[in-house]
Amino acid sequence: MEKFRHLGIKLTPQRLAILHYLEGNKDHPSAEDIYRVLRKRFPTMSLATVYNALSTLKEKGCVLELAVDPERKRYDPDTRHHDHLICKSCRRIVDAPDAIKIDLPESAKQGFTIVESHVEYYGICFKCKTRKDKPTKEAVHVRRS
Amino acid sequence: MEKFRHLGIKLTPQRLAILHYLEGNKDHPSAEDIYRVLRKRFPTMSLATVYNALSTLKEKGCVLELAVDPERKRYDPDTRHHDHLICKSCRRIVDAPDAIKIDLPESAKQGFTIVESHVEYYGICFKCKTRKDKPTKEAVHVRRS
DNA sequence: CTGGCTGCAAATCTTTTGCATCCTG
DNA sequence: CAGGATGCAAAAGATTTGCAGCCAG
Repeated sequence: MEKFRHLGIKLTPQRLAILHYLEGNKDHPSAEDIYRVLRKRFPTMSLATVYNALSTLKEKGCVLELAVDPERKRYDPDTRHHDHLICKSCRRIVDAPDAIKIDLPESAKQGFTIVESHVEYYGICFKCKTRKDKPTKEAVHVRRS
Repeated sequence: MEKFRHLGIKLTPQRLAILHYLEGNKDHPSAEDIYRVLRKRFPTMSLATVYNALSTLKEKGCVLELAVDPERKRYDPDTRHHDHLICKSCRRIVDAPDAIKIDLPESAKQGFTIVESHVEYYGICFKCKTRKDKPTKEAVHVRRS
């Protein structure tokens, strides 16, 4: 709690809950993911508050908004520079260490001043490899009624 | 036209228009972008058709769906492996050549079998640098009425 | 105390889907 | 001629916004 005192924003119970949930979280959750979990403990919390809080926390530099999942925004509490491994089958996203400092030859920069870079490694995760009958993302949505 | 014959899909005027619009296009347009342009020439074309066609073309490997803009899907007709430069100010996305073959040390792969990788270089483009009063993305939406 | 939050509902935006009709192969 | 594609409208998701009341600083 102390460590957030300097942010210059009000530390409401909802925001603290979100910060605590994200702290050390390696799942790159979406707003909905966070909401689903926190609602159990804060039954009155609204999804809009989660979105608003994440937006503020992003502005304050407390979380990163990842453009890694085309379907929804994902949030990452680890604001240090690092890369990501993305499973093409189950869409799981795990952290990867910062690879070699890659830089583009000047001729390829086309006038850009590059500030940072991010590498996405696409592949198949261990779990999906061992399941021969590729359950994948689709399986998640299959609901036997 | 001949070169699409092998796709195993019906080549309707709408699909051909999309394919031709994308051919050599370096703007990484969204479905809406494509729709806005093509509607002029095909006033009856519907946005749903653009989405459906893009989805089919993606499955056939004719276009890539980029997860580079958190707000919307972007499409890239260049299916060869390449990276992207993204302007943090105006959100422009331009192609970057495939940098060094980056691979992760085995220990960092966490059981993943990596199939491909994609580098996003974030920075400020030439246009945004020269405009000192950073017009940026916002400026696009400013409409003098 | 007071302005910045919250919760709720409604609005907005992006993308998908159902269905009748159409037209490519 | 038949099945896949289109157009339209409506649905489904994701995210934002307006507003009245609340509470952290």
